[in-house]
Amino acid sequence: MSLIDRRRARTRRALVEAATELFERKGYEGTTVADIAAAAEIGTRTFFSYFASKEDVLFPDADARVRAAVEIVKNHKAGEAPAQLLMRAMKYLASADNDLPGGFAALRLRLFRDVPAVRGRALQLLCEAMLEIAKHLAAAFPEQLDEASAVALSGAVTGAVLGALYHLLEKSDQALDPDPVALCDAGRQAIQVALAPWLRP
Amino acid sequence: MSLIDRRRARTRRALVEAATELFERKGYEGTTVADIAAAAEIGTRTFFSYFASKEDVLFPDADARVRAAVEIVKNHKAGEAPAQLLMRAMKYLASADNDLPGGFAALRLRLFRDVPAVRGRALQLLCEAMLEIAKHLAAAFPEQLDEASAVALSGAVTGAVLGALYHLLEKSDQALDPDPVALCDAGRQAIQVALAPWLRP
DNA sequence: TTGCATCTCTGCATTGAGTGCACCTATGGT
DNA sequence: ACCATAGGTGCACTCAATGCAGAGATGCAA
Repeated sequence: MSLIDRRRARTRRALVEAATELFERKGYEGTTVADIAAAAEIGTRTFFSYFASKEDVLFPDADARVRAAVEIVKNHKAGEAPAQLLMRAMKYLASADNDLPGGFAALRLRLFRDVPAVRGRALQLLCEAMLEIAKHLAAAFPEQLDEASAVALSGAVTGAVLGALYHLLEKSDQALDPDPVALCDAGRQAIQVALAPWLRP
Repeated sequence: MSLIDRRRARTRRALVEAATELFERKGYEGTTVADIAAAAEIGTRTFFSYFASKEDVLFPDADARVRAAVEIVKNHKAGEAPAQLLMRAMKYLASADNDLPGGFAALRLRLFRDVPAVRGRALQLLCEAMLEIAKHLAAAFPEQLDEASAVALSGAVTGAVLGALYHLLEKSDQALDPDPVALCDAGRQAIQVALAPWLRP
């Protein structure tokens, strides 16, 4: 089990790295799944036993991230307001880029901006994450929040962050060569800006 | 021009109606673009000169709706608060189901819930609408809102509505036969629920 | 009416994502 | 050593989507 699992994890990482390199070099549309599989030295068919779609290779950490954010909600400090807790979870959700190849987050942002398919998948995952967090948020504050309010609140916070992110991406549209570091920092900063109004009460 | 335009509009409507009927009867995945085109009596290739993708046939009114919402923002009454104006625009955006075959909105909601591709496209369009509205909102309140705040605010309102919608869809998940009318009414009601907190200040 | 230009419709070929199936191989347990 | 199971792989297939080029209709001018 352990041996086989480690092998699978290694192949998975190889796929992500190969995809990163290829997307960087030949663009998203210019790279086929067959290319990625070949670069990672597996059969084309096997790619789809690691990732359900071509887009998903850009979100290899989605599950882990959501689980970590949920943990933050579950282990909330007593007396912390829902909105503040939500902000901490969202902040983690948007900034935890561990275990990923260098420049991966920046590449992903650029592809989010430029490739409709990537944007669609990202928004879908974001919504799922939002719902999952909302569910646990409602459980964490049974007195203050019913489920409907929790989802609406999570949606509002998520939407605000997303709006700020879009705004930053639009601005950097003019820079033909988007600086990876600046783009990532801006993403994190967007959270601060968007959530500021929520921290007052 | 007028003659040719009317012909195109008629074909377009025929496509939407054919797609509605086929999706209803054979499901989304069970219907091919060729089926839709054949039912509307045009060549398969021609379908893509009317809609850029299979999903887009489910959002034939997207442009008009966004334009109408933008008009609402542009013609805002003096003294109306940004959040209230935004609510009016969102309300219109989510409830204007004119010129569509009966049951179309309910079908769309069901497919949004069940088909990932439809969900992805819908979220994408929603984001675009949100950005467009935000741009004009910032223009309408140059004193109170800079562009970043406008986008964050629009994102928050949009997210809240979306969250409420998701919650309602989840609840109706248990009902195996979702009542179209109830589903649509619930969608409109969701807006009221989600936006209630924004109306107090 | 005739001719010319433009635009739409259409079929054909092609690419590439994604799936179902069947076979093979290797790993792990007995 | 043997067997059962699970992952890897090739093959064939479906379907969305695009590029291209030809056919046909339409509008305009002479």
